[in-house]
Amino acid sequence: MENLSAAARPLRVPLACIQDRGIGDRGSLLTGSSLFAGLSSSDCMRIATSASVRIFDRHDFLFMQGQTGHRLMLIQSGTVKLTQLSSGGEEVILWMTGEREPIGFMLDPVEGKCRYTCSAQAMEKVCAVVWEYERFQVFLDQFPRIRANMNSILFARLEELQERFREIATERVAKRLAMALLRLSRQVGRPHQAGIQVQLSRAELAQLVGTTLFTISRILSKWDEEGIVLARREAVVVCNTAFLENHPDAD
Amino acid sequence: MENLSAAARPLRVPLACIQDRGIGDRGSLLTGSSLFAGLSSSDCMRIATSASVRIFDRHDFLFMQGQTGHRLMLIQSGTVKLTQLSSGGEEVILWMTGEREPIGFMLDPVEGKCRYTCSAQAMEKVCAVVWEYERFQVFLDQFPRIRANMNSILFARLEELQERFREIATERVAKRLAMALLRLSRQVGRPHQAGIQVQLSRAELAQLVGTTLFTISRILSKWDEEGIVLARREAVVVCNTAFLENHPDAD
DNA sequence: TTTGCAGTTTGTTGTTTCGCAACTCGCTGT
DNA sequence: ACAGCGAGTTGCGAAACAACAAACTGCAAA
Repeated sequence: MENLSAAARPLRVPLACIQDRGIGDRGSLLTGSSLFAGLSSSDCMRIATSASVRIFDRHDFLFMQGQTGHRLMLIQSGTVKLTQLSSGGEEVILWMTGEREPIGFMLDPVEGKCRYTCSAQAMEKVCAVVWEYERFQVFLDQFPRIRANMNSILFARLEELQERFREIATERVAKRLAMALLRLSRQVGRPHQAGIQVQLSRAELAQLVGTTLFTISRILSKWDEEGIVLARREAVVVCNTAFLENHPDAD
Repeated sequence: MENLSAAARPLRVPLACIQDRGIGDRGSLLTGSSLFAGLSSSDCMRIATSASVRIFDRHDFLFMQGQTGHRLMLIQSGTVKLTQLSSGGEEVILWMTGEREPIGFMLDPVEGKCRYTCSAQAMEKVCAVVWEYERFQVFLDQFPRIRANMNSILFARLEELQERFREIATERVAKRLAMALLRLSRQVGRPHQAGIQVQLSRAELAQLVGTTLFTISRILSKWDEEGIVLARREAVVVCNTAFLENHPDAD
């Protein structure tokens, strides 16, 4: 809440900030993202120049649920959590997104303004490339490949969410947590001497899996004893991936 | 299961079957779908002629989870349920789709074959327009608007599933059922003298909401007594939409 | 009509998981 | 060093819900 103003009026970083990394670097940034797969690096560079770069501190919102506005963002560094708030005030985490992933897709604003249906919050210092939707739309028409890529990304996310929906509808918390940790270590994991580290608190894991932090704590404590994970403060290190993959339905 | 052969080798309806309805009718069929919004009726007609029409009986599969193959289908009449099976054999209903809705989206098969991640089963006699993906891809390149429409559809579905994910993660069964009935009456409801009828059994509602048929039965019995719905055999008639919309978080 | 079957209702029992409270641990600022 | 704070742990009781059993209902085929 105290960061709301930061979301409404994010830090505008002087262009020098990017040009320090060199123009070539800026283009290659886009090339690495699946959103711009198949585009030439010169095209990427052109697209990059019509964007601005913004820095967000930990806990800052990149955008907020209910906010109007059409910004498409590409995360350059850091991880961002996408959350949705219910009318009753309860929050779930829909996605954890990391480097080179685009966020802020919206329906083409056919009539009136569209509102974001979830919030995006920085988990650490985040650097993001930002396009106003109207400027980006030009490229969508100019490079059909971008639309095709958007399709692939949306479809992949839909498939993941379908799977998670089935899990939460049919599986118990332990198995859901196992699956979530595997996905997280792939998507936003960091190398660690004992395995792959995932930077999420118990409460956040609970919001992701659809349970309470107490239940998460119990399960992680057990897995920690068994050497399957390291249950650290505001983080989990996944050690025994094989165990999590083969987690039995009953336990 | 007994219908598997029907899914693998669906009834090929002689072209006469469609041409009975007249060519113009066939084109207008596509025009009504959001997938082809913005295309001229002559373009629609051209696209339609490269499709075939197939009829499926109740319980037949339009496609099955795990199956390879790339067919995009547009439902002409009838309703189809999209289900996903877990490794443990439990099934959830991901979507209920009705007239003019496209199903069978797949990622562009970049390498090797893609497999369907869910099954599509006819709830009643279904007539569907079917494109082999390769033939459809030509139109995707030719009419960028179709890709844009696919984007909108995928995004809308993603948003709905995000909402349902939040519900199942935070709300109790009664509220989830209330929301599900409202969505169903919009998407696949039929007019009924006392309200809007939804053709789903208790077991199917349970698979959609993520609970058991017993819990569904109890809630519907209560709502039936209170006059909010009519709990009929393999169907529910939604009478008091306002009540369902304002369903309290606690109950 | 009878019979059979699938869908539904309802009661009872058991379990998972929630909700809360009390406590510990480790960090930070004064 | 000390207090204070936020994150995590653990125990206990309760609620929601699942699981099973048994009976009931309506429909359709024989």
